[in-house]
Amino acid sequence: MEPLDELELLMEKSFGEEAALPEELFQKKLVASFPRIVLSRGTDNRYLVLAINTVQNKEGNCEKHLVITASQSLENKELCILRNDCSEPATRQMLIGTVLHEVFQKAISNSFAPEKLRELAFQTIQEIRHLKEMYRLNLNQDEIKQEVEDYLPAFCKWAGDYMHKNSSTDFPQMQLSLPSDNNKDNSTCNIEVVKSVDIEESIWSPRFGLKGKIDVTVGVKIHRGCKTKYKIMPLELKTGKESNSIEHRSQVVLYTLLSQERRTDPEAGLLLYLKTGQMYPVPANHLDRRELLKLRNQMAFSLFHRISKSATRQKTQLASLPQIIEEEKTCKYCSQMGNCALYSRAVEQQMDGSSVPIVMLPKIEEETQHLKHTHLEYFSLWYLMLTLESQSKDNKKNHQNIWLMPALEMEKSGSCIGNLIRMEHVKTVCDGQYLHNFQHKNGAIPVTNLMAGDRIIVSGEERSLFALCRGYVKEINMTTVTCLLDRNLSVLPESTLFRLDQEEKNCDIDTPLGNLSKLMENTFVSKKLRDLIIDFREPHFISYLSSVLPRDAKDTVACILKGLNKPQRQAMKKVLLSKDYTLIVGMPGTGKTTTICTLVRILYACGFSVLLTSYTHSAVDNILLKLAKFKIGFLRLGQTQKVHPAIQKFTEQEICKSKSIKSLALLEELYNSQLIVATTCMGINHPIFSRKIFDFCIVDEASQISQPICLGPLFFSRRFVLVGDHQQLPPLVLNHEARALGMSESLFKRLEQNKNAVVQLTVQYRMNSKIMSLSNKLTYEGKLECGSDKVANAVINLPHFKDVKLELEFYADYSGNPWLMGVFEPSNPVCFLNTDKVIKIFSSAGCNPSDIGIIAPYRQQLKIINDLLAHSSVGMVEVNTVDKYQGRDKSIVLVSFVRSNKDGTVNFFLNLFYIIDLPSREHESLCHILGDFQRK
DNA sequence: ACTCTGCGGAGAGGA
Repeated sequence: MEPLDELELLMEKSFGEEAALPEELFQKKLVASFPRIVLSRGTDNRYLVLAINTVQNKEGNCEKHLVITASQSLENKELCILRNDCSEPATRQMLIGTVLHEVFQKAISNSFAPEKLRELAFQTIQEIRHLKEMYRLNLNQDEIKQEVEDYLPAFCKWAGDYMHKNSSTDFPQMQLSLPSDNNKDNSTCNIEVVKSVDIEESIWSPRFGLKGKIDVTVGVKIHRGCKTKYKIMPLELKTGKESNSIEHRSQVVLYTLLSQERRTDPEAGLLLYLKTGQMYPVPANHLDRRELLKLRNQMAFSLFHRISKSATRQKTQLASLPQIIEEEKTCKYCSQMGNCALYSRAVEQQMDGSSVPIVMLPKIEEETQHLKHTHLEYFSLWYLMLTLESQSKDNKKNHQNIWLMPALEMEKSGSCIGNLIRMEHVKTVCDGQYLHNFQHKNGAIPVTNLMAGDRIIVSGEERSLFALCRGYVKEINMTTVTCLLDRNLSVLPESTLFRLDQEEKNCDIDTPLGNLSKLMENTFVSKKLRDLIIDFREPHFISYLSSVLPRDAKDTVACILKGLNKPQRQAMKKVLLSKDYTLIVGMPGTGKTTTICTLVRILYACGFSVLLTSYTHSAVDNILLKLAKFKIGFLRLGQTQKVHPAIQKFTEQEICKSKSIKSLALLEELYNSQLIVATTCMGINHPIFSRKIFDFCIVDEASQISQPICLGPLFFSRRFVLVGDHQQLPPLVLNHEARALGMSESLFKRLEQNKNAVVQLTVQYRMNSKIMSLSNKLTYEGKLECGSDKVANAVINLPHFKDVKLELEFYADYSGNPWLMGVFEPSNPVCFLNTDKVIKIFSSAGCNPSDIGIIAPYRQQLKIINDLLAHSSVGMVEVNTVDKYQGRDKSIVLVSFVRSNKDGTVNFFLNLFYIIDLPSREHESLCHILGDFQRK
């Protein structure tokens, strides 16, 4: 309990309205609901809650503010603040459930002895992924430990009851008749759990259209009279209330269907409640299975028909979700209530002939009353575009092939390798990561597209071993494929033949939809973003730097500013003065990365916390590589696989390993000690973001990110800076209709119409004046300028230029190829030409091969060029697609074009190609150039 | 058709 202080008084306005209901009404309500209730303060305190308000505190966490009173007259109001009320979707019980599952699973293949159980429990709660969840939920490690330990005696009891006994009648009696038994009179039997066959068995069943993971697969003996039946069946663990409910039992029935992919029908499963050690048998009757599959099919049908085409106007629109159920109670506790109401209001209620149960209307209205019409429209438009786009991606997939096509046939497409045998031992990297080596049955591994880092699905060649596990390729050479898999396959016979299939790209619709949903929430942060982004509220700026710059940071900041050019300095100032957002237009070669790095240094010097994000890992790391030189500590989050080697030591994984972090306190210390946190804009599901709020969020490559993705990191900061260049390619959108509806408009572009939020970086250091003039005239309205005379006049340095020139003149090469002369003439920076032999000549003229870059539009073409180079004398020339070059510099860049089809046309994609200067994705500029070129 | 980047996941409980 706290008295109303200044800050809270500020909030009083908002809850004042709710509390302003006539006092008598409250009095009546009070009397009606609690006729003889005594309100009192002190030890036996009993208060009446007059109003509840959810607010966001300074740390960005949710607090519930209750206006309460202990006086019958309701006069003396007090404020009660409920803190650490963590978000519902991830709860304490879920975490405890996960931990207990793991402990039990370890115990069943180890031992249920009390001391062993305690050891396993202790180990498990020290694992970093569980510590991270505890951090997310703001829990106390000791409390969790205690709560886990409270379950252990029941574990022991269960093992004592069901495992290892002398005679079959010592096992507990149960009522279970299997569908195949056919005798209903004797359902009594004794159940013995013989062994654990598998843990977390992962099964995909195309036949039933289901997939799932089975907690424990157990070998069970069913003793009935003198007969004994052996069955391998699913055992489902539950840590919550011992409900033996229809939901729990249905889950087990579904597992009996999954099991049929691997072995004969178990006909039944087991349901074990770990709180008590009580176990229930669940027979899988045909009719139950049939009903469950019917439900599955209904669900699948509506997921498949998320979009409909209206017959009259030929317009695509979102379809209705299955009818809302008319049960307020069920909805009350549903985690999807908000989304459900939002979709109903924004989409379904806008359609002709839509019907919403009348009882649910007030609830839907209440959930969405904070949203304006513009917000609902933004939501439904983006929901439609995202759905269209994800369906386009879905159509490109042909995942059926992986179970319908034999590996030998699939290999032709290059996305599969079959006939593999597991070699030697499996190395356990950590829980859930196992290193496997595979070799081909006949020696060499066939030609394949599979590369290190690719996600894969591992199956046995036999159909019954389909989709055993997943993981990714760690290394691949002529003879061996090394993979990191989520399950240990050494339980299977050595002779098992495996196949690896490239996993279809997971077209992520969840992250953007989640962000979109969050944007519609009734919170302070979301409201602000809605104002700025949807309603185009003008961004505000403060007037004087003195109010943001701490006195003791002034010198440092001034010193850093000295190294910048004019537009860069303006950018720094603008950001510091911003209360909402700033957009930095980074034209090609203007030192975007340096500018961002400097910005971070300044913010750091001022003591601001910064969230640094970008679209790609490489762009994030490019900034961090520069930042590391200035001794600024940072924390790099995200997939370690993709993190730059020099940045690895700053990743959470590495730090946790080197500091051997095994307690929540140490983890909290790590998270709290870092002012700068860096990750991709997709990597925002990290626990740190549910507890921290940053002063600034910087998003690099912002003109390439679609709005709902770019939104993600913005929720975790007070203001944001988008860095990009809308003249470069917009976000990639495959679906034509989605593009036509505006899906390729980035947040950067949308907000750019607020001119006062924009600063342009115009001084460039990459191109000499001739190269620059191309993009300057065609795209940048002459705004670009060279950073110095040195930049303006820079030409390629070829120390052996004269020798090569002589050589060319001497041999027939030159007379046969007169154009070659022009190519390596340093004063000739831009040429269109045939590119045979060029690299060799540049190389022999003294150009370092690593200063040469080759770009080609097609992957296969890159492969061929790479192979040719590998067999030639010139090494270390980098060959890549445009996108991979990511705004880096090379002294010489060769672009290889190709056209190899019968009608000799250049396709749409190739029409968008660019040459000279190589910031990422400047295809559009090329379009201008080529157009211009052809006209001339 | 081709080009592209990000993502652990199915299930942990609740009523």
